[in-house]
Amino acid sequence: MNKYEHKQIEKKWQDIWDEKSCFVAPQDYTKPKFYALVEFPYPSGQGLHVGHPRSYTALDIVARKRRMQGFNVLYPMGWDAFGLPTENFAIKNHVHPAEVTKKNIARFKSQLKSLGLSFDWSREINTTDPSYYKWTQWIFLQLFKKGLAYKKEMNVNWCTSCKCVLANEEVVNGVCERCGSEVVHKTKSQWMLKITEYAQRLIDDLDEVDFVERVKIQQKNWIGRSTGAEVNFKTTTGDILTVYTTRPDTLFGATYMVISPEHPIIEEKWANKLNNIDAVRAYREEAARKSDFERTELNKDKTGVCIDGVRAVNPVNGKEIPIFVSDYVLMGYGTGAIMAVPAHDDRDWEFAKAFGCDIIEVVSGGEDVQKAAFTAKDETGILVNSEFLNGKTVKDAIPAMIAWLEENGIGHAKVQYKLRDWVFSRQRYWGEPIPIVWCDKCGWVPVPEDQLPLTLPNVDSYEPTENGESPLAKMTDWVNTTCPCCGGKAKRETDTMPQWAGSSWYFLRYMDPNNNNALASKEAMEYWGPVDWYNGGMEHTTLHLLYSRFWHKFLYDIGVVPTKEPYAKRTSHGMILGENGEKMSKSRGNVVNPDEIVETYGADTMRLYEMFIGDFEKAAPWSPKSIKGCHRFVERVWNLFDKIEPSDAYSKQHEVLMHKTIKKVGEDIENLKANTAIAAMMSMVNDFYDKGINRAEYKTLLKLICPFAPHVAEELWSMLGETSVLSLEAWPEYDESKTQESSIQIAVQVNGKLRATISLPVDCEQQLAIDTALADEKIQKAVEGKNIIKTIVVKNKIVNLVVK
RNA sequence: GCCGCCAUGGCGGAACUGGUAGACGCAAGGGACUUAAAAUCCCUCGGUAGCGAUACCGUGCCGGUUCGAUUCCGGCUGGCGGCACCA
Repeated sequence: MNKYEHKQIEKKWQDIWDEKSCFVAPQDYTKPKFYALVEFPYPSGQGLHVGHPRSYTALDIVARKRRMQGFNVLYPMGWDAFGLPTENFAIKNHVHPAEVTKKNIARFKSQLKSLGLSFDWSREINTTDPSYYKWTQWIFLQLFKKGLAYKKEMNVNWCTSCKCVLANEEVVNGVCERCGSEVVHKTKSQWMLKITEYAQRLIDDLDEVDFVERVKIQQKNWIGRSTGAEVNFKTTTGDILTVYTTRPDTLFGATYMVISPEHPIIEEKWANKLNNIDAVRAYREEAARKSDFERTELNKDKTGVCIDGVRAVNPVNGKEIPIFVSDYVLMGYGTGAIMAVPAHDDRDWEFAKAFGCDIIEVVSGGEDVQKAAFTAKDETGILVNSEFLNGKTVKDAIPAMIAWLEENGIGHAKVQYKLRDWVFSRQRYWGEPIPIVWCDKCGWVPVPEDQLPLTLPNVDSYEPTENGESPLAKMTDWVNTTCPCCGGKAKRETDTMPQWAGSSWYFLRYMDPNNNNALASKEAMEYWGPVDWYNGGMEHTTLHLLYSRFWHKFLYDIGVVPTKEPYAKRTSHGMILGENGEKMSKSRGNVVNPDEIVETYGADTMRLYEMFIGDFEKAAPWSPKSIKGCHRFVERVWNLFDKIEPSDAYSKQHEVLMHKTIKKVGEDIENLKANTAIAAMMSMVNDFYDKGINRAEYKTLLKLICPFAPHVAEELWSMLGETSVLSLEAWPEYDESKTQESSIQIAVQVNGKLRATISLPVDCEQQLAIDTALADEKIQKAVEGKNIIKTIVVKNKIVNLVVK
């Protein structure tokens, strides 16, 4: 028999699959469907990383199995190709970003093809293709028309190196997520999307989908719902200062108030009433000058200024209390003002200690509140010094106080979210143009839908400007236009959309990728939607995954898509780390190039190793040595070919093994446990080396291996004389009643310690189990001279004798 | 600080709803084949004691529940990820 030559075999079968369009999902809407999705990559200049195939192979295995089970399977791939690295490369090397993108895509595509992934390449999409971003722009216009896209002058995160605005989600520890440079605050007019309007539904509908729990938790935490009350405090000037609190029960303990340095009431109402307005303004300017990074770095020591000239009145007891300005109160959350209860809040306590404010205990049950704040919200605390709340638990006092506030018109229950609206503008070239025009007469006017796509014009230079304008602003020919509304002079919006725009709806486009009249046809969306199984990285939980759920819900509301949620199931893979256990990165020098593995061992070995490396959901270090084990397995399957006996039925000795393994492999694939599925197949092959194998057994083995190592499986299948394409053959069936041997080894314990193993018929009577156990020599020795006071028999598992 | 996850041989990792810990693979050691090496095939492989049958110990640490705990509960220690002055 021939030697195993992976290069020839893999090329051969990839060509055959292509020629026969084996993985093209037909527009046959009568068969049961299965839509498997993996996150489409950003085609970077570095090419594929070994991390990419982990996700792709895992769902490829599921897709291949489902295809063999008769499903109409859609497993598509495309390119999320707008983005900064491409633009920066273009600037540096004086090439058009579209050229760079084209080249990178070609490289990625050939790399993906070399892995034998069963993508339907006829549905390939590219977010930078005008026929694609036409619909990204169209969705934006719908958001605009419904008032969910709006322009706002606001304090934004500005990356000093990218020269670009960042969304809150893109700022990590006060630095730019992408380049690590300092992020400062800047006031700019920005397009915003009202994701906050969907906050509650984004939480509630998580109950309807099958997402791994950590994804749900992380999304809920990010949205950050809290319940409490808004309370109005009167001030000595007669103005009302509204606060939000989650602890209305502690209102009797509010001994001062704090407002954010940027609170508008200072300049609007109090500018000429404060004796120390200069000090307040100086403090505000100092706070504004700090970057996010500095502000969080310095968050240990509380700073602030007491307002001189206005005081507030605690509405529950009429006491006058001071008002402070401090940067520990944020303008972007709640009302930008708080009531401070130092006895029961750590931050207020620290501030009170620094500024000598009163600390009054209103919840008993903790230590001395002069020494530390008592913040427990459970039943341990009982209200004191709080008139009508005295004696109540915190849990009961909260609704009681809210009821009292509502009765007296002082306040009301309120739900707050940490989630903020999505900053949607980017001052860069390589993104979707925002299809809006500014007209001095008509304001912001949408580009008429029949004029979409609004294509990106060619510019001479992609450099962002120092003043923070998009490179498009320099294109006066393009910028100057006429108002679609009144026909007068108008200017185009020059900001572009963020990278997250194109990926927020791409899964819909795969359903019907060439449609020029809609983002996808109704029939296609009704058949294919929702995505049955979506796998991707945890790093996208609060970005892409949340954004795309938001867009989908919006599209559902306007009747474009038929389901509330885009993805029925979401799983998440762990990262592949370098050999040293650290994250793979160029700077650490531990990056593994998948091409080398494919070259040396072949795609089948690569695929097996990516799956065998460990628990799919956990991070795992790359190990070049372990790859050999997977390669040996492939060769052992290959060499087994010479040992095949001619028989068309499973041999008696292997019958249970066959049925058991079919069951195990099938279940493991569905549970993303390809690692143990491979282990089971390795065991099976070991057994065949021991005891021989026949044709029927070999055929089943090849079918089981096919989703994991499809090329070698196809080649061996054809070597058997079969003329069909194995990838389209039927998945093997098993018989539950034949998955167990008729007799079984069970453990016999004495006082919970293993003392012997005995062989018993499956599901045998308890008494027989006990008798057999007692008849065992070792057991007799172990219980000799002792009284058996109890026997525990667990069917097919153990017999435990309790002796004294 | 808050939320979530994790801790098992020399290594990656198995172990169903509490029931024979260490499947499968890597590395290592031994053997066969070979002039030799590679490859392949076979055997051993948690620790201690013993020639051996076997005994005792062993799933980060301390304690609990149970006939029985890697698995459940309480308290620690260490690591990873997310959020972070969110009122």
